[in-house]
Amino acid sequence: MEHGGGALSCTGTSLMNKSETPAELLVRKLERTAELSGRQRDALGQLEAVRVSVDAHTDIVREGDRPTSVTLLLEGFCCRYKLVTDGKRQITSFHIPGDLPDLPALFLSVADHNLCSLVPSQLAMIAHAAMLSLFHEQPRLAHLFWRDTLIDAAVFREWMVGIGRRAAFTRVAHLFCELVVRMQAVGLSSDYSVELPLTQTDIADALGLSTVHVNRTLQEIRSAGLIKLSRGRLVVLNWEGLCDAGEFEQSYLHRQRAKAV
Amino acid sequence: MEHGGGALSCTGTSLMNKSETPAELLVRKLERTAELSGRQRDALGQLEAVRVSVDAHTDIVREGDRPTSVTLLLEGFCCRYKLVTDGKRQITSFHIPGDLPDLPALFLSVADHNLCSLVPSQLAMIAHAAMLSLFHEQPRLAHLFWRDTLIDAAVFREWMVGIGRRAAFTRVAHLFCELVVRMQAVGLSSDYSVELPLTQTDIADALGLSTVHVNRTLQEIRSAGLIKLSRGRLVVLNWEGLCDAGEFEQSYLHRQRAKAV
DNA sequence: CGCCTATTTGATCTGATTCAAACAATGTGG
DNA sequence: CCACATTGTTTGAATCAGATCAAATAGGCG
Repeated sequence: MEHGGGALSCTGTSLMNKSETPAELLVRKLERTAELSGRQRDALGQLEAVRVSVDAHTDIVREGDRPTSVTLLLEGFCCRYKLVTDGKRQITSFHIPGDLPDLPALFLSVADHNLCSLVPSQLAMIAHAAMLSLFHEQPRLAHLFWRDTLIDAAVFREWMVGIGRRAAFTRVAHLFCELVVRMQAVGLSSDYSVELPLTQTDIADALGLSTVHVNRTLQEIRSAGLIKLSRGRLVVLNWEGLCDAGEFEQSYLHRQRAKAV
Repeated sequence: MEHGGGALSCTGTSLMNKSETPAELLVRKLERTAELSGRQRDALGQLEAVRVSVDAHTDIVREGDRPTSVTLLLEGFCCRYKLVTDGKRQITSFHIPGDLPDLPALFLSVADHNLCSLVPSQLAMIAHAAMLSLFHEQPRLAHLFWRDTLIDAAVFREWMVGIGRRAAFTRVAHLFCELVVRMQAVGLSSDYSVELPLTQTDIADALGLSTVHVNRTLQEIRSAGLIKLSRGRLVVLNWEGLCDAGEFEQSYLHRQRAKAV
């Protein structure tokens, strides 16, 4: 599926100033939750990154791979997923610009899941060696990236709760809440409207549902007056209502400031 | 539920030599996946830990808490869980001796889930400050603990796949495989028999099933000749068969040696 | 226009839940 | 040491949320 090239760039507030380097993006990202010293900023600034463009629906990392660099998503939308023997797919996370979806591979050499673009995306590849020497120089930065992977895990836990214990309606609403909050945090939406390049099958595979049931559930959510969703754009009509419906409590996203360490 | 006091200590191979300190346990744990230098061992050896005993079914950390120390499970069995508005529970992980179930709180100040003992357990509490200064002294140790939290996350992903995309029978079999492998790794089972202090309700809440259905599924697994399970003891009668039934591929546990960093 | 992919609708089926009650095991206090 | 309370397991029956199968419709693109 093509979602009208450059889907994410037409939200008005684009994440990246076109002149910004990947390193600058990382600085900006980390500074959302922690103060950086000048030294730390400098060290980040010296990170070398290779820019890569990928088409939509392209595997960036495959299960079994041994990546040698970390992927920073600059622009676009990705997901991680696993396949089950009978061909079923479970999406374990969605990723938006500023995310480092395969940071875990820095310490877990063999990837245990796939990483794939959902729309044409811009990546920055940073060599593992460069990351490790950055951490060597500035151990505190390691802690900030570590924190990032911990938030990742917190999101996994929350998804598990949804898949295991919440009804379809709630699950879908919850997912939308999460994505809106995360996208707002990186400036991909000021109002409650986001570019969301997900097919109903993607949503189904993320929430452990069938496509047909997602379709019906979306109709319910729409007719409850909570959202509009069409052609890759999600508009939340009633934020409070959607949060209630989704039992959405954003504390698990740990958006508050990190402890000073 | 009491499962006959000291359930885990009667497996013959107990994890802890009674004389072993928590720090020594950590050394042993980390050395399963990485080489430690003498300095690193020393630094770990100087960690101060407070031993704590807790009864069965006691919350050790609650959602919303701001723990100031990290819990090392010395003996016993714990789980992390979240509650949903209507009272449903989702268990997100089980923990065995050697695990540090609330290590994430070191960088995520507010706990987003509960940690609770399933049997009477022995804990060692290590102050966050002590962990941080350990990492300051020996940054490489931070990477090893980081790796540990990444494996945690890998397990979450695998559970998500199970809950979202596998049938009940497969899910239960998979859980048993995982627990057996993990317990073997820490010496809590040499054969394919483990002390497993889980009620059917616990299993249900971990797998996103109802207790009744778990009961029926267990009967199926038993009558397929794969396991025996009663009074807190799981005996695998056909390991190959159980792995097949559970579609269990242990790569996600990342038991292979860490990259030298 | 025609192809391909996504969405939608309808009909049917089923794995799993829920409710309710009996049964078994373990622990407790008199 | 037994009676009772508590907690966990098992069984049966009814129901349902969500899956599956199949086919029609709608959008976007070359």
